[in-house]
Amino acid sequence: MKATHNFTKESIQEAFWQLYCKKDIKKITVKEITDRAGYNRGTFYVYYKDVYDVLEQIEDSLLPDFHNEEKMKTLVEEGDLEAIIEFIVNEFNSQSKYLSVLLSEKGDPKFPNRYKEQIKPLLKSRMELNDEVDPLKIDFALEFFMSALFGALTHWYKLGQPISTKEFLILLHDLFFFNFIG
Amino acid sequence: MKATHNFTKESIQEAFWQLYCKKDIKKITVKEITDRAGYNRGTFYVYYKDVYDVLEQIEDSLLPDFHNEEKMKTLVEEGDLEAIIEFIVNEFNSQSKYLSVLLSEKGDPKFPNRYKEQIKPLLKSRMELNDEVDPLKIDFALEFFMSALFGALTHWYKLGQPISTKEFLILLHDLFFFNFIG
DNA sequence: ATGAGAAAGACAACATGTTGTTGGATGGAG
DNA sequence: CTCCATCCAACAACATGTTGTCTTTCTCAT
Repeated sequence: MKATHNFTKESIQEAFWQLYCKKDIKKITVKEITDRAGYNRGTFYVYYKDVYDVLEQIEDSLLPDFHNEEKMKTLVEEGDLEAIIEFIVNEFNSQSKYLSVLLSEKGDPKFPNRYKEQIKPLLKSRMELNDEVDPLKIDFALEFFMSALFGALTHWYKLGQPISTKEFLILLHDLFFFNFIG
Repeated sequence: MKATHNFTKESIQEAFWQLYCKKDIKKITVKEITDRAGYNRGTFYVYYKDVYDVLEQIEDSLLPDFHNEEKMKTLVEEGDLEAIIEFIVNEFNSQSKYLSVLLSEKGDPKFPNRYKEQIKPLLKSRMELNDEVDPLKIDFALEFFMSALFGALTHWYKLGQPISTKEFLILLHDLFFFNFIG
């Protein structure tokens, strides 16, 4: 047919996503995807390496691109932890079409880790400024708190966001600055 | 040949594990496994559903079985958070053959989550005793701190345990009870 | 004890499905 | 007209999951 490069690729991506919402990625075949998208199976390989590559490229597009995101840059430099967390939560909310699935039970547990790794170096450079602390401990602290943040964030999505963003941010504040367990 | 039930199954599991240590599970075939184990490909299906089933069964055997573990039960009832954490860390250390791979970069990101989910209900029942707190908040707090714990634990393994268990436990204590970031 | 029948272990062979790659057809932009 | 990107049909190679069969081991009634 006619169809520009991007249109075909996007059709394939959309067909993949429909399937991914319904079934385990391990059981999704190239044929299934292209049948649904209305293209020949061979066409798939023009745009993607394999089935997993589609998911990876979707995830890539969801990861924050800090080189272009001025907001995040200045946030990190000025350095208000609360504000940084709020920014991340808002980033998530703006992409909930994909994230509500990716973060669900049957989603991709690698994704939150990838996101985390993207953010860690930024926060790290900030923490290393007011130094005196063992760099190894900084790494552990970063991992500790980022895991906590993304754990809560993922949990929030898993439950279908039973509280508002504002309430969730307050909850996060309580968790970061006051120890419930004791 | 002869060979008892368990011997064959264990051979297949061992062959799988050798491959899993070296390559992505997506690229491991049944034939590869049984060639290495010295059995017919069909024999694989007597014991396992597919390649992923082998990993799942290995992971199952690594998860704590609290019905049989008296220690953990009493720990949770008596309820010293430090002691509980120490117990979990020791459980991990006693299975490092598998965990050092499962928790590595190329391991299975689902595994820490499964472990977490196994432990959460125990801690939850304990937290619900001294009540007054919103049950939803308890869930989030649990998820928050368990994610933090497993994040740090995983990080420790990823770095090849650059500090001793004792040092690591002290570090965890600092992280749980004193906020580094501020 | 022992021999018949049941169960378990392993395998070869098969039909079917999936993959990744070629080489060629089509059609629109320049 | 002729590139060039896009798309497809066909193929070889490989993977999957199932079946039927053969041999060995178990068991239990006599």
